[in-house]
Amino acid sequence: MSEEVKKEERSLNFLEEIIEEDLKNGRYKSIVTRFPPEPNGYLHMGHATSICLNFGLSKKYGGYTNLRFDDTNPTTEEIEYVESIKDDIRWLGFEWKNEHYASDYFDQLYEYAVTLIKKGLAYVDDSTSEEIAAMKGTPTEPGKNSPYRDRSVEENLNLFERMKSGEFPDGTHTLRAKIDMAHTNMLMRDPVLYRIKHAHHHQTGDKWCIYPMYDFAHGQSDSIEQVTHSICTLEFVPHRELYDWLIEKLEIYPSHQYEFARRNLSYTVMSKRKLLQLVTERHVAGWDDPRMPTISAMRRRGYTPDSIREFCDRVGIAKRENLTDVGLLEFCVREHLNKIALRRMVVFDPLKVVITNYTAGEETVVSENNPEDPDGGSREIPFSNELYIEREDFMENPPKKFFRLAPGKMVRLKSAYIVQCNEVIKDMEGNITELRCTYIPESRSHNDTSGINVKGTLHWVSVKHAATAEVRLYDRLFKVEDPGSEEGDFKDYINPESLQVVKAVYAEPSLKSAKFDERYQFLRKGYFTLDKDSSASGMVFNRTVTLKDSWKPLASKG
RNA sequence: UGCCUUGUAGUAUAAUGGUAGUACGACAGAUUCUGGCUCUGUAUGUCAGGGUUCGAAUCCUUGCAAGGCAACCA
Repeated sequence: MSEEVKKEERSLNFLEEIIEEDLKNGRYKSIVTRFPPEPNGYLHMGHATSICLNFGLSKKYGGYTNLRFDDTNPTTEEIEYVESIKDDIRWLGFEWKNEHYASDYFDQLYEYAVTLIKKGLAYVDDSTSEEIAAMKGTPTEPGKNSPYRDRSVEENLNLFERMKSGEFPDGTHTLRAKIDMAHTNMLMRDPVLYRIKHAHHHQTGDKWCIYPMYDFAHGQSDSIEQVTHSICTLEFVPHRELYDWLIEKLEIYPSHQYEFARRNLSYTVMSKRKLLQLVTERHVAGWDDPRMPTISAMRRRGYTPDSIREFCDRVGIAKRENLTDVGLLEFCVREHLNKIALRRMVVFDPLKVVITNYTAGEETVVSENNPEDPDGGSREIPFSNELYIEREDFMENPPKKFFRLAPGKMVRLKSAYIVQCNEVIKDMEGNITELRCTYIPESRSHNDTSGINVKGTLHWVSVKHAATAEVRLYDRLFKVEDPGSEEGDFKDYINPESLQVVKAVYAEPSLKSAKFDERYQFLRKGYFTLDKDSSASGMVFNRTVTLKDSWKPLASKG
């Protein structure tokens, strides 16, 4: 209820304002958006923003969203990416209305080109790409007309037909729009519409040897699908003039393009080129290496789709350049995981504790699965006189506000007893090897009559019941906020400690039945999920994100 | 030395001529059988100058800064 109110009161972003205005004055009855990935790479956090935006808008305003693959360049695109892209969108929790390919429209697009030629608005140019570039001018100087610019309609029609039929080799001819070589917008200086590529296409096979350029495919595809709001990133702002020009000259359904600023995240890179470099140069293990900002990597790392959607929602959209603090993403991940993760105790760096006055041998204690979830149930944990605690939870000479174990001090062992440290055992080099403690029998959890209050509560596992597992601790991939803007190569700023592997941690036995779709909070350590590298011979857990740590005296965790 | 975008706390985003808000982060405190969660509080902002107006983050103007534009990529 209160959440409803909150949502209604939330102010609109500039696209929502435009849409509400369009709806209000009857320009559209409902809206159609599209998500138009090029199948030449994996989806990343930037795409997630666009997905949440496009699908979110159509959902909010009662329309629908198409998935359309922008597959106009067969030499760089592959079918493999089509499937991964669809998986990622579904995983994020969205469903498209229609699945389209720009290549579905190649016949129609060809007809549009013919229309333009007939109107005297397009011509076949025999210039090489170098010549075209040379004649283009510069942002401050006008370009020059191509010598082929004034061919007759008949000649253009004939040549374009022969381009299509495969008569010419790659690069010998292009179809160009006839606009204005002195235009202040470089994109309006007779942009190339079609080029010859004798290449096999993953959707159309060998049917075509000419392929439309982005500008002659995207807007037209939007129009064919009657997309009302075609939302893209800021770098396409100059393309809008051409987008509108083509729609106007072709006299087709007037889709409109709107641009927002792409989402940049701190401590990572987002460009396909850089991401590819990280993979091919083996700085990461692959596209789904949990340190990558790709959707598949975030999924593997244990991020939930809910948390990514929440992040996109909170961060909002606008038109200015931004570098969003990855801390906000981490906050959203923690916020969701806190609600759903099962609590488990796992000791990473064991220090043995012997409870000298515990004579029962062993017993079972009960602990809640999730204090945030009253219906989460509980589990049983074996307790015995030989335990492991975290080595960093003991200090021989503790500073003032150290709430953990120290000689003579007492702590609560989570869901079990209060213990007091009586003796510190060391080896010949002076390393602490074992702690001798006594427990307070009346302090048993849920039934504590001891009257003793302790400040610290530690996680622990019983030595002889412990299960072992490998744990992979991930941190930010880069040491600096914006690797792309630093001096030199962005790869110089890779965080050498972005992955730390702990080969054997000691886990409470209930984790032996850990499942892949389950999220865990290892008490006081962070959120974890089972990695796909797990096998019968051993479990591997990924740390999704740490717990927030506000302990200052010792901690220097960022 | 052209054209197009954009400038609001550290970050992101509101305020659409009428009290500069919110979230994350930071800091301080309360609570706690997780130094988590939760709760309370504090600090920090309109790029700059000029103009219009009773009143300007908002309108005008001049600067400044950042980003984009010269692929047969998308």
